[in-house]
Amino acid sequence: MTSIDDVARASGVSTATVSRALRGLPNVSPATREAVMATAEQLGYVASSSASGLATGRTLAMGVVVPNVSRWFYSTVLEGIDAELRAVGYDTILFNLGLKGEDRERVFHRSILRKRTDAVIALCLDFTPAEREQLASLGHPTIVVGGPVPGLRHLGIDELAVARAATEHLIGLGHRDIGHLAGIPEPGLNKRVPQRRRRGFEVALGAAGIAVHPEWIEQSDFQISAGREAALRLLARDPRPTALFAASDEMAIGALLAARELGIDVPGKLSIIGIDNHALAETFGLTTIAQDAFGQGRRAAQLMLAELAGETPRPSQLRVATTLIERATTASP
Amino acid sequence: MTSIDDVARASGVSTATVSRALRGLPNVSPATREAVMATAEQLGYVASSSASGLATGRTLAMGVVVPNVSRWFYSTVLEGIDAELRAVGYDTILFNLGLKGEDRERVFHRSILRKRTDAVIALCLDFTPAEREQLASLGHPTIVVGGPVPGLRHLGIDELAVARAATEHLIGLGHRDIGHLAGIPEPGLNKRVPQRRRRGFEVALGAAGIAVHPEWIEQSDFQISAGREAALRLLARDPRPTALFAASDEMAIGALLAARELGIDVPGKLSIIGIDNHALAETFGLTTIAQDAFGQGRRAAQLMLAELAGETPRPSQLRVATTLIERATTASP
DNA sequence: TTGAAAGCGCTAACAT
DNA sequence: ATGTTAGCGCTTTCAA
Repeated sequence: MTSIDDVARASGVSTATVSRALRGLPNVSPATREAVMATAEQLGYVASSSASGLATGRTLAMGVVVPNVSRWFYSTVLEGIDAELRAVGYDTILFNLGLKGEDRERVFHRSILRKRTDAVIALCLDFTPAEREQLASLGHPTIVVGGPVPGLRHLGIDELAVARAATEHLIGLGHRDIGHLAGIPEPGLNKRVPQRRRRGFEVALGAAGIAVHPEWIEQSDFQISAGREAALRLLARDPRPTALFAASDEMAIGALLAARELGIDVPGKLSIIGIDNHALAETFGLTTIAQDAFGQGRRAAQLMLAELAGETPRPSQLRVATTLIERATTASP
Repeated sequence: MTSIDDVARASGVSTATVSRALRGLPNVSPATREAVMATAEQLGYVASSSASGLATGRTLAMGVVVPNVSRWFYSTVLEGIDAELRAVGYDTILFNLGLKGEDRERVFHRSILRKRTDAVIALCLDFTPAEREQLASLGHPTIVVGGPVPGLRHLGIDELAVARAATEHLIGLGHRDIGHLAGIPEPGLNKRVPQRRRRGFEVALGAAGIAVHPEWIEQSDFQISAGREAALRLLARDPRPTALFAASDEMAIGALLAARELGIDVPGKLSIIGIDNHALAETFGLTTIAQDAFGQGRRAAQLMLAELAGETPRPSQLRVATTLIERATTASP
């Protein structure tokens, strides 16, 4: 493993000069810099991250804590984060908690988050008070993406407003019999997201003077399969609603599948709207309220980077914009 | 930031003893160990990974290079890897290349893979000769999961045999008019996977004395949307096949959607089989050849860990098992 | 069983 | 513009 000394010796300068030259610091003559870079290249030298990390106190790595990596929102945010970090030479260290949360203890119990990362981005998780405190006391920048957590900085959409806008789109179309495919609190995941989306639904109905029919609300997790099953239950009711607001696009797609199976024409007999603009939304012609998950990842990474660069922390609750995308699953009743 | 010295001082022993006690090394009296552990816990001490990395030459981190993290196979393998690593205290450092591969240069050009990880797992990527050489010369254990790469160690299914088995399932059911939704070579991704799956299809037909109809083969990427479009094109032909072998479950699901849109009964008028046992396969009642992506991730991680522990490297091509899962999308013509 | 001390490879003052 | 040198926090001989 070639070290900085090898490069210094080979190019006839001191290690300090090599260090300066390679990192693009000032006070190195162009000729020297070029020579050093050439020998470094030739020797295949790369600085040891352990050594420079020890010397500088910086690891050039960001911890990203995710509940899992197979759902659209999480994987997309993760890609946004990684893209941003990669561009500035930062590494992404993944902490995949797993939905069951067996490893949470290991991750949080003052273990790995510490000393290996310069900052931490957490996705849409539910934290115990102890975990929250540990995150806060980490001493380095932290942000949560996707679901507000009291006491921690946060970046995400306005869950309640988005749910309300989706419901109002349906109401605007003339629907008054509206059902809701609600999210269910999942262990380890932020419970506020399903709660607020449901609340937004209820608020929209209330504001329009429409009564909430509890029998037209079904709960499931945010995925296609569960959404389909919930919709199957809901649509079996008589009477059934003329429109459905699903708490996520995946659930909406599940509802679409259920409607097809039951021979219910969409949007003829049933309108469906979701939230996300999932990768499959376009394929299914789904009307939805789009949120930019990739952009949220980038944005969160940028914020952390800026803080690490010495910028003073910005306001603690950042709201990102959403847009209604009308496609083919909503129409007047 | 509490250091080992703080712990040593607080517990009245030397740093060496603290180090030994905390890492579970022998030659520490039970009483001392307990005392050290208690003060460490109380002080919230965690060893700096930079410092121990520098001292030992081990980073306790594994590099995982993925083309992206939003497709089922990749995200699932990644979760398997992370689960295994987490259990032994290793960290996962993610290198998300992005399909467009803009960042490949940065990752590979003797940069970050080096000195930050003890081993590297790469997923199903296509490497340039230069990249391959860099991986091989990294000096630490390396393995590729998901698509064989000449000159690198590999773990995965037997692509050709699996495709053949899927096709033979269709033939066994009595089909002779069989089409294929083939994968397309995607930039940066291993081209052998779509190629071999197509070859397996052709071999199976050949062995059964059935002619290949080129007009019944359509190409697309491995995803649902593209699979649906390819199936739409293919099923528009007259005559059309009575069965379809899709190179992936996502494509098969796309075909299922296409068939529904065209009013073609599955499996009455059209049988469909895929490969993977994707999370959605069950929801769609899809017959498929299952591969255990999570298990492959675990396995790959285990192999790397074993080698790091000094075990001699195992044979270089590891095949993992697959199983046919008959569900509701295949039947006799 | 425990401690002293020499590094691991790099960075950052401080000199020159 | 370049060199010298003292750490960064830990592990690991080697002694005791």
